[in-house]
Amino acid sequence: MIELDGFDRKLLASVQADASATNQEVGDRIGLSASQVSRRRQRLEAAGVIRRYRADIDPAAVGLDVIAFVGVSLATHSPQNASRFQKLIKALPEVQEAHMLTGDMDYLLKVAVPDLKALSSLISDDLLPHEAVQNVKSFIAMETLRDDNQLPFESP
Amino acid sequence: MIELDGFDRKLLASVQADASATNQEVGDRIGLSASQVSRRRQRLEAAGVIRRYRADIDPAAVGLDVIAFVGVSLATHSPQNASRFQKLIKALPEVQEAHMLTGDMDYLLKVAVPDLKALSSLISDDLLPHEAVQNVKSFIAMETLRDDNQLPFESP
DNA sequence: AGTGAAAAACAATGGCG
DNA sequence: CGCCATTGTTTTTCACT
Repeated sequence: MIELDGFDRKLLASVQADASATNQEVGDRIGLSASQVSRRRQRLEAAGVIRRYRADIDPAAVGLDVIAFVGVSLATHSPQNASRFQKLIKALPEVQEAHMLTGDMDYLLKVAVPDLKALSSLISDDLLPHEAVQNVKSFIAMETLRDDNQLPFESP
Repeated sequence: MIELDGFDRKLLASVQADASATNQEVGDRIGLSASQVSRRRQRLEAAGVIRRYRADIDPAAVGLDVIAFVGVSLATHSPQNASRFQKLIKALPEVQEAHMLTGDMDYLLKVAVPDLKALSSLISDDLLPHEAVQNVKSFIAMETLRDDNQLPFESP
């Protein structure tokens, strides 16, 4: 695990909110020169703290009007079952997030699809037929209040 | 709603996966010249299809070892209640996503915190004391299989 | 660890086919 | 829409604290 000082944390907070800012702008914001921002940024990229840069796209603008969460329970909890299921969800393009959970649901998926028909077909044609899957429960997002996925940075 | 052709879709798929690629590199990938990539990109940004650019940071690298989902039920469903609650979750830095749902849970929050103590304190000190909140149910992510938040782009 | 200035790479426009 | 040339920015490296 890499050591992060106050500048690193401010830098990370800045670029996770807006990666289109130039090193000069970031530097002005956090009190550092552009060259230092560049050097620190490279270090954080190499260390894997910054995993990648992405464009955040409005789902509705590309025809993806349904965001839903799908809770999945597996039939049995054998390692083979789990790995087969994990392979499946890594291959499904509609899946935006997939987490293995504590509690009564085994997995929680966040999916983006054009309409309810597509959600229904994802569940009926892709998830339920899979041997490892016992049952699924879906929750449709009527409204997304936040989806910025911003991590909080402690003050120290 | 803006019209998107095949090039736009390919461009979006490319920059959502990797926004650090130069226009030249994106152009090579999707079969377009750098200048055209630049023009189309500006159009997509202006239209709000590309909402922003962000750095994707590894939560564990900055000490956020617990990712959890918190389902929240509101006490009553008055508009005042809902708006007070929405204000609260927009102000909480630990919240990465917040969705209003169909089904038995009213809201689903995705949160990132340093440890279980912080999760417990978020629930006990911030969520439960709020007048609008009836009860919460939390699910801890033991393992995150995917969190790329990549939207699928249809082939046409 | 930091700055500032020079060199190299890139983005953004405009004109033309 | 490709190609090319131009201009202004931006990143990166280097010399120097």
